[in-house]
Amino acid sequence: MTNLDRQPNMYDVAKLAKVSHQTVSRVVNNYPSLRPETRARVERAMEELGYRPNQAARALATQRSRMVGILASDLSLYGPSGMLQAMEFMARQNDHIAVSCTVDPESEASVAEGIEHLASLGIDGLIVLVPQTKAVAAARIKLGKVPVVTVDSMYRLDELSVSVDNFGGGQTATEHLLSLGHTNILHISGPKSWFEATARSSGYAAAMLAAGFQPSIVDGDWSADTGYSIALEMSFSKRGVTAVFAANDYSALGVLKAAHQRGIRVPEDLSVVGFDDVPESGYFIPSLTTMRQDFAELGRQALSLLLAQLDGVPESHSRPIVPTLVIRDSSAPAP
Amino acid sequence: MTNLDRQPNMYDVAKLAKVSHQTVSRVVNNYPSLRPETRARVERAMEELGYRPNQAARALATQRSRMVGILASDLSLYGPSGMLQAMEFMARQNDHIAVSCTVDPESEASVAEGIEHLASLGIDGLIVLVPQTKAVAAARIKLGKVPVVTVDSMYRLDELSVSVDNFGGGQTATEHLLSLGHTNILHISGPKSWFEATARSSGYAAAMLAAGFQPSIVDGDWSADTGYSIALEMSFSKRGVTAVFAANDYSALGVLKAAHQRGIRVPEDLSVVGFDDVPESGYFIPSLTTMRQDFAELGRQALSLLLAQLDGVPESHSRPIVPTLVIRDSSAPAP
DNA sequence: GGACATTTTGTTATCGCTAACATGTGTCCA
DNA sequence: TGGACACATGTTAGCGATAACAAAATGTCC
Repeated sequence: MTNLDRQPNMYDVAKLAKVSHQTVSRVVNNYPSLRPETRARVERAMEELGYRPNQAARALATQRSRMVGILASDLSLYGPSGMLQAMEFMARQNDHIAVSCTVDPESEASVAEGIEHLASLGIDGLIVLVPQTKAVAAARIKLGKVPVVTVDSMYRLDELSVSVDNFGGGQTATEHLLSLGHTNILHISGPKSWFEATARSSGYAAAMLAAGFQPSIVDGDWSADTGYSIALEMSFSKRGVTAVFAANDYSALGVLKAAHQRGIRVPEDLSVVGFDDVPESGYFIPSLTTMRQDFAELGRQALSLLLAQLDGVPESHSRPIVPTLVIRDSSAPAP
Repeated sequence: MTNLDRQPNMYDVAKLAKVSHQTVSRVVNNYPSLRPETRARVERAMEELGYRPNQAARALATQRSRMVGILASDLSLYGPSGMLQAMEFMARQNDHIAVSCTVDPESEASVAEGIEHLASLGIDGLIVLVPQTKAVAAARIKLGKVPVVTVDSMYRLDELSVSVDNFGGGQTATEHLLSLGHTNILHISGPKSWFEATARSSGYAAAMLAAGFQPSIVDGDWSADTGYSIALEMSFSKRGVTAVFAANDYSALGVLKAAHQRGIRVPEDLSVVGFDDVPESGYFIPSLTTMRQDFAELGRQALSLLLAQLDGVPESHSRPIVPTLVIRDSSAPAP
C-alpha cells in the first residue's frame, strides 16, 4: 500500500497506473479517445490512492474558478434562502460552487464591498438578488467580462435576468379581491427600492383602475411589524376598506394581528391577501390567501442562465415565472 | 497608462513599482519589515493597475484554500439560515469563504455526498449543522486533518463543538408553565434524530419530574403541519392538558391554529410555548411565548472556534449559549 | 507491405502565487 | 575599522493542474 504524508496528486496516480500525468488529467476530464483499459487502470489507481483533483491548481491552469457569486440581502427571508439553496444544489450538480455574500441593499458601500469581495475571489459569474442600485450597475464594470445575471431586474431586457411576473401577480391578487366584490382595497407595498415591490404595486394599481376603482397604497417594508402598525393605526371601517392586499405574507400576518386586536373579523369584515406563500401561511389565523412563488425554480433559472453564459451558449431569455393564487380562508366576499 | 488584455498579476505590479514580485507579495501579505516608501510605491502600483491577488494561485502555493464548508440541512429554516448568514459575514471579515452545502440529514448517502463534495473543494475546515449520523462521523475520517466543528453535537466533549443549552431551554420553558400553575403539560418534540430536539425534550422531562408531574411527549418534526395535526387529533380537555410546550415556533403555530379551530382559547384554556423566537412569532395570534435563541451568535462562535483551530490556536470550548424566555400572550395561569 | 490518417499517449511550458534561501544595505560596538 | 546582526529586497524553485505540441501506436488502403 502506497502511503504518502500528503494528498496524492496526479503524478502519484500516474506512477501507480504507469501512465503519464497528462493521461490522468484526461481521465479526470473525460477526454474521449482513451483506451478503455487505460482509463480503467487510471481509475483504479485514483480509487486506491483516494485521489481528488486539486481545484486550486485546476483553477490556476484553466483561469476559471468555477465559483459563482450570489449577492443577496437577507438570507433569513424565505425567498432568498430558498433560491440560494436551489442554486447551491444546481451549481454542485454542474461542477460549480455557489458562494453567497449578504449585503445591506440600502447601503451602497455595503453592496460595493460585497461585489469587491466576490470579485477578489475570482468568481466566474454573478447572480444578483438584491434590488438594483447604482452600485450594482457599477458591478458590471468592476467585474469586467464576468457575466452578471439579475433576478427581477428593472433593467433593460437586453441584460441577463430572470424574473417572476410580479406585475401579473399583483393583478391576480387584486382581481381575486375584486371578483369577491371588494371595491375599496388597500395595498401595503414593499420597499420602493425593490423592483418586486413596485411591480406588485403596479399590478395592483392596474387592476384597480381597470375595474374603475381608485388604488390606495401605503408603503411598507416587507415586515410583519410595519404591516401591523399600518393596520393598527388606520381605521379600516371609517375609510370603508374591506380588503387589504399586502406585498408579502409577513406584512399580511401583521395585518391579521392588528385586525384581531381591533376586533375586526377576517374574512367577514376584512379580506386579506398576501404574497409568497411562506410555508407557515396556511397556519395563520385565518389561513392566508396568497400568491405562491416558486423560488426554487427561479433560482434554478437564474443559475441555468448564468451557466449557459459561462459555456458560451447564448441562451434566450426565459419566460417570467407566473405566481399562482392560493385561496385560503382570509379572503371572502365583501360584506 | 498600462493596459493589458488580461488581469494584472504580481509581475505587472512589480514592474510598475520597480521592485521584485516577491516584494509585491510581501505588501499583499503585510510583511512587517518593508520600507514604508516601498510599500507605498507598490500600493500605488496595485491601485493603478487594479490588481487583485489570484486566490487560486495563492491557494496552490500555500496549500490552503481559505474555504470553510458549512454542511446544513434546510436553509429555508430560520435557524440555519441565520447561522449561515452570520458565518458568511464573519468568514469574509477573516479573509475566508463560507461555502454552504445542503443535504438531507435523513439520508446517509446525501450527507456523505455533501461531505465528499466539500472535501473535493479542498476546504480547510468544516462546520456541521446537521444532526449527527454515522456519515458525519465518517466525515472526520474522510477529511483527514481538516478540523470539524459541530453545532449542538451530542458527541463527546473533547470534540470541537458549540452549542445552545437546549436542555436548559426546555427546562426554562417548562418551568415557566409550571410556575403558572400548569401541571398537565404536553410536549411536542422535534425529530429524535436531532440532538436539539432530544435535549429540549429532556429538559422538559427533567423539569416535570422535578416538580413531581408526569412528562408526556408526542413526536413532532419541527413542522407547523405536524403540530397542527397532533393538536387537532388530541382532545386536550378530555386529557386535562392545559399547556403545550412545542419544540419550535412552527409546531407551536400549528397548535395555535388547531386550538383556534377547536374553539379552544389560548391562553385562557390552553397555554402554548414555542422555541426559537422566529421574527414573526410576535405576530402569531396570540403572540407566542417562546425561548429566544441567538443563532447569529451561535454561528459566530462556531466559526470562531474553527478559525482558531486553523490558526493553530488551541481555543477552549465556549460556554453554551443560553436561550432566554420571551413571555408574550400565549401563556397564562392555568384555568 | 509501406504510406498515410487516426487514435492514443507522452513531454514540456505555463498559470500566479509563496517558501526558502541568497544577497545587499546600514548600524553598532568591540 | 571590521565583523556581527538586523533589516530590506531579490532569486529560484516549487505548488498541481491544463494546454499545446510531439511522438508513438494502431488501423486502413491499395
